[in-house]
Amino acid sequence: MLQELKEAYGFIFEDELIEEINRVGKLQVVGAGEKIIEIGDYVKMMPLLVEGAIKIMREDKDGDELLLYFLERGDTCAMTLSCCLGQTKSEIRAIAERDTKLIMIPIEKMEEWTSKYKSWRDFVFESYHARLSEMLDTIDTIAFMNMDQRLMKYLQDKAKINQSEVIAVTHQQIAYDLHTSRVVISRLLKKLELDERIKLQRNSIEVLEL
Amino acid sequence: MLQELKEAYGFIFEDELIEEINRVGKLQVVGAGEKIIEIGDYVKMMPLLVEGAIKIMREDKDGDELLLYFLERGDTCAMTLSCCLGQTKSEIRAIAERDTKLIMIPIEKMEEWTSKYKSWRDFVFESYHARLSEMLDTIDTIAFMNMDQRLMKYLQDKAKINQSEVIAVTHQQIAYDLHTSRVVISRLLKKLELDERIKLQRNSIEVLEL
DNA sequence: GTTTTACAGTAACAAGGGTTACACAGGTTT
DNA sequence: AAACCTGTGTAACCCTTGTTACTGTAAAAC
Repeated sequence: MLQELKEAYGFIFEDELIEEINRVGKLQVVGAGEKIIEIGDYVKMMPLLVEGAIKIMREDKDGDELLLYFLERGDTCAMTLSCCLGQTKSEIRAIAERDTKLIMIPIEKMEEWTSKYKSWRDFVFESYHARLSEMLDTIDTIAFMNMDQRLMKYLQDKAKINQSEVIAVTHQQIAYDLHTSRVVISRLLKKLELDERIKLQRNSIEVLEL
Repeated sequence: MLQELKEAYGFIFEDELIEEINRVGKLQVVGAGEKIIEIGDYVKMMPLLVEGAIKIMREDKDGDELLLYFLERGDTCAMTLSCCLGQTKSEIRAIAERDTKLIMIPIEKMEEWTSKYKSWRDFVFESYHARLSEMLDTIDTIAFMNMDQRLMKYLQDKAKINQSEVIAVTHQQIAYDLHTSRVVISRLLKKLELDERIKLQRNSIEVLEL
């Protein structure tokens, strides 16, 4: 675990903090597609992402869903962070986008490290900053872009996070992530294929434009 | 200034911190409608809102605008906070919704107080938490609600923040805030009036349902 | 091999909301 | 009073997106 920790966080945290994380953190391995946090959960551990990728989803009372953003190695979930500190329920759902390794930190350490390590404070603030930026980006996307642009952006983001220009996904899954219907997605995908920006296969899409 | 500070923040910060804020902070009075922060500004001071209300707007490259949320007494702008720490440009615009008093804190104090005062740390984290929640709320609104629902929510929020069920606003201004066109707003307002949920006058709207 | 099931393509139609154009009403300026 | 400006009401039209329905097809289950 120590090795992975150093790779993902070594250039941020001082050795002393890395060792402390190594001591108190619990490694958790999650398979692609598995749920990590559900809406309404009380969060008692703070996750540090050391490998893989996670997608963060929003859902309202009627069950309508929307993808908010992806997290990568070196990221943490600011929402969770927020929940830990505020002792409130999670407002989002986290799902492993691919096989993922997390280090879970008990929240008691949060307060301790925040006063003890400047690098930890900076990391927490930086995380909040990054997440606010992602949220702004999400808002821009749904407020200012049409569905065809959103779809293309989605495919590109997903290709990037999975480090492959071929992404394994059905039209229905895309529809859930973008909060629209399967028919709409199929229609727009076909148009993107005609424009030679993607190639369609059953259960997968090749993104030609990254 | 000390009196106002205590009223707005006395129950959060210890006396020592209040006094320090009083010493280093600069009081700034802003009239309704005046701009406080513009997109692209480098932010060198962090504002604490002691009186009034501020609206936070997002704008993309094409000049399309969208209201994100309002801030009230006791709030601070987490975006600004974020900018201060990251030394990046502002991604939002802040405009006084009504006459407003701010106390501006030089950013050097941020780092100092963060390690020195637990109440300050908690305040900063709590601010981030509150702003993330507002952003989620904004996303819910634009992703899951129709324009008529968004409009009614807007009118209610605006009535609340201005502490009056009669709000002074033109249809065009509403259209800018909700990122739609004046005609659409006029159409929907008329429908809301027929449903007896609001009353329309020239340059103002009375909200009957709060 | 046949039957199911999940996925994808497509047409036809409905609804929401954006656009253009024009009329009119209240104030303000001259 | 006449001219002007700003804000509002409304019709007609169009585009994007959502909905329903039906077809075909690949893969999996039987």
